[in-house]
Amino acid sequence: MHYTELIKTIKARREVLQVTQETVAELSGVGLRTLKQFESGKGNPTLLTLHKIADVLGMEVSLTIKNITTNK
Amino acid sequence: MHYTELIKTIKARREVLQVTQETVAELSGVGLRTLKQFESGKGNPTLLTLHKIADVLGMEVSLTIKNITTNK
DNA sequence: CTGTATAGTGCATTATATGGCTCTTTTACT
DNA sequence: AGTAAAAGAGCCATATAATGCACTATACAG
Repeated sequence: MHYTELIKTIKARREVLQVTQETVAELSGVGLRTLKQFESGKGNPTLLTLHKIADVLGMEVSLTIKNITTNK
Repeated sequence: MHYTELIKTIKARREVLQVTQETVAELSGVGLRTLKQFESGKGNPTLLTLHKIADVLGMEVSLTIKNITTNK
């Protein structure tokens, strides 16, 4: 999953759940500024930050093995 | 995926591939110190750092929706 | 057009991740 | 046991993530 995809995923998920950045910030304990920065593609969040955000959105960060047979 | 699981996953993957931290550090461009810190559970890597590490191990960072029906 | 809610940005400060160097500890092999 | 490779840890300088505040931009309802 590319960086931009991660962002899109988060944004999309947030929109599906109909919650504002402000709400996510409050619920997750992540600063609103940080969340805004991340969603607007400006940031490089730490794993902890990403985790907190994903968490309140009912998502989780995971590591998966890339498909080798990726026929580019 | 919990933080400790992420670490375990990385370590396990690295061991399966039989590569040392040093090699991963060199190939990924991540500092050896940083990698050591992460694998020993001391760090809180940025998404970019995690991505670089996962990349050389043939893995990728992704966001997945938590299973709601998690019957705890 | 006007107000309101939500999202994005500039600036400054603080906290912390990164990474090199060196040393210690652990692991693995003969 | 002895040795070497690999992993972990302390010290420390630098880069940058996190955060608040204030302001701007955008979208939308009335």
